[in-house]
Amino acid sequence: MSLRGLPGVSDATRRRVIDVARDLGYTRNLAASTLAANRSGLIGVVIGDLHNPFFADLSDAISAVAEAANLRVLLGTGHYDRRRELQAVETFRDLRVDGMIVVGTRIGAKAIDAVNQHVPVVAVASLPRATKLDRVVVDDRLGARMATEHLITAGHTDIAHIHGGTGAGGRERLAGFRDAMGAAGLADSRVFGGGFTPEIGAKSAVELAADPPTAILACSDVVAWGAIAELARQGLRVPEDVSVVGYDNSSIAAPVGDFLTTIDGDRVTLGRRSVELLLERLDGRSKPVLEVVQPRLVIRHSTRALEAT
Amino acid sequence: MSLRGLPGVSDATRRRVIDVARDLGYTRNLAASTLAANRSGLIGVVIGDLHNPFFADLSDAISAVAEAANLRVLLGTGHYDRRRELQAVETFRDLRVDGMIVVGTRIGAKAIDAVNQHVPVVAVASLPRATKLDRVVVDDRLGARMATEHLITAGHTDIAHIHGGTGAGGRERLAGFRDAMGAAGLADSRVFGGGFTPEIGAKSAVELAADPPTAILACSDVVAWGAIAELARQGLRVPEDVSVVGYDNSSIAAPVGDFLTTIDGDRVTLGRRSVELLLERLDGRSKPVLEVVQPRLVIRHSTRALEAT
DNA sequence: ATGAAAGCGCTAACAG
DNA sequence: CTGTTAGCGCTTTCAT
Repeated sequence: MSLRGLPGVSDATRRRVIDVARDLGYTRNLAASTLAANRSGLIGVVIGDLHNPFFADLSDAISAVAEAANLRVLLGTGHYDRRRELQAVETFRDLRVDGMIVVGTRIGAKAIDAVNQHVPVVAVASLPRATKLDRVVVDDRLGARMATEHLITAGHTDIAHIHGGTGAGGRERLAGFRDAMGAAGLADSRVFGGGFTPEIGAKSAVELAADPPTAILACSDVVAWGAIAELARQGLRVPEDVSVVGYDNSSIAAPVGDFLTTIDGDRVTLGRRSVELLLERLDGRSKPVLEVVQPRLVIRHSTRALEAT
Repeated sequence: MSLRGLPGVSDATRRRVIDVARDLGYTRNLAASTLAANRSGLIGVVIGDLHNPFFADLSDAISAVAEAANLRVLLGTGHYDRRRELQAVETFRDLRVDGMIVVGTRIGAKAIDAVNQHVPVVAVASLPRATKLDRVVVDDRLGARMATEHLITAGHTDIAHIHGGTGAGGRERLAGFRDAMGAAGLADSRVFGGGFTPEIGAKSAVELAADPPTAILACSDVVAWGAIAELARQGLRVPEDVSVVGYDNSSIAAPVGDFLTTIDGDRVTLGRRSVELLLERLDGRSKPVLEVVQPRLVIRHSTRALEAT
C-alpha cells in the first residue's frame, strides 16, 4: 500500500498516511516482512578486526554501494576471536539477511562454505584458499613488490621488512618483499615483527635500532606508525635517516596530511565489487568468482632517494 | 523443543536431533521467532565513528557483557553522517531488536527519544542533554582537568590544548582544560584544532610550531598521535622538548607500548554499565538513569617535569 | 507430558 | 484496480 511506495496513491495521500502512521507510533515490522517475503533487504558485513582502519574504510565503501542498491547494512564482528566471528555470521544467517560480506575474516573455509549454501557470502581481503565463495582480493604480493622496488630504485639496498604474520595479507606481502629483493640480488633476511599492530611496529623498531637499515617496508600503515614513533624516540628521523613505506593507505594512518608513502588497496573498488558480486549472486549466478584488484603505489614524503641523504 | 534447550529431552537425544538438523541444513529462522515471541534476543549497537578506536574498544566491552546475558550484538554505524546514523537506528527498531546502545552518536535528542519509546535505548559517551534516555558518560571535564593539573604540577605554565570541537566530549574537555588553567592563574588561550582526527593533531602541531608550548593536552590519543608525528618531523621530541597528554587510553593509540600519558575513560565499566542499564529497562524500570564514570590519569612517558628539561 | 491450533504482522496471489 | 485470504516459521496457549 502507500507505505511501501507502490503506485496508485497520490503523493499527498501518501504523505498523509505516512504522517498519521508516525503519529500513531507505527513502524514497519521487518521480522514479519522478512518472514512473509522471504527477503529482508539487509546484508550483513562481518569485520574481522574492528580496530583495523582499513576495514573501517572498506565498510564505508560497502555501505555506500549497498545503500545505492537499496540494501541496509548490518555490521558484525568477532572481536579478534574466530569463534565469535563465526557466531556473528550465523546470527546473520538466522536473521535471513539477503547476503553477507566477510572482510578480513579468519573463519575456516568449511564453516563459511556451509553458511554460503544458505545465503550468498562474498569474502573480501582474505580467505585466499576458500573454495566456493566469491572473493575479491588485492594482489598484496604485487603491492609489496612494488613498494620494495620503489625503495630499491631510490638506491636502498639495506631494507628491512616488518611483516604481518598470519594476519590477512601478511604472508603475501612478505613474499612480495622477497620477490623484489631477490630479483635485485639483495639480502631479504632482515624480517621483523609478525602482526598488524602499532606495538609490533614499535617493537620491531627497537630491534632494528642496533643496526638501522636505510629503509623499512612495513606490512601496514598502522605498523609503520608504530615504527616511526619509536624511531623518533631514538632520534632517527623519517625520511632523513630512514625511509619508511606503509601499506593500506589508511585514512587514519596518514596523520601528517600527506606524509606516508604507501600502497593503496583501493578500498572503494574492493567494496563496490564485493557488493556487485553479491548482487549478481542474488540475481542467480552460481559459479564462484575470484576478482583481483591491482594495488597502487602512492609516493609521499616518508621515503627519499639514498644519494640525497 | 530440543532445539531450544528446554527440559524433557535427554542429552543424547538432543545431541542427535541437533546433528540431524544440521545435516538437513536446518537453521532456525530468527525472523519467524522474533515475530512469534515478540523478542529477538538481539541488541543493536550504533557506533558514531567506526574509525575511533575508543568506540571499537567500547563495542568489545559491550559485546562481552551482552553475550554473557545471552544477547547477540548487531553493529551499525552512520559513517560520519548523522542522517545515516539515524537510519541505522531505525533499521534496528524495525528489526525489533530488544534494545539498543548508541555510542558517541550525534543523533538529535528528539529523534532518538522517539525511537526510545519503541525500544529501550541507552546512550554511551554522548548526548549530554538528551532527556529520556538512560545514559552512561565519563566525566570528561574532570578528566581534562586532571590531565591539565598533571602538567601544571610538573611545572608547565605554557600549555596548549588541541580541542575536539563538537565531537563527543570535545566541549567538556575544553572546559576542563580551562578549569585547571584558570584555577592556577594561567592563560588558557592557546587552543587549536577542532576535531578528533590525526590530521587535526598534525595541523595543530604545525600552527603551534611557530612558538612551541612546553606542553600539549590533546583531546584524544589519536589526535595526540598526529601531533607527535608532526612534531617529530619538525625535530621536536616528546617528551624532551614538549610534553604531550592524550585522552582515551586507546589500545591502538599506544603504539610505543607504554608511552603516551593519557586519561582512561574505563571502557569496560562504560560498556558493562550500559548493558546492565539496558537489562534493567528490559526488566521493567522506566525512570531514566544518568550514570557518570570517573576518569583516571594514566601517567606514562610522554610527559616530564619541566625542571628536568 | 504431549499434541493440536491459533496467531504474530506482514506479502503475494487471486477473486471480484 | 481494490479487497480478501492464505500462509511464511515460529511460540504459546489450550486441550487432551
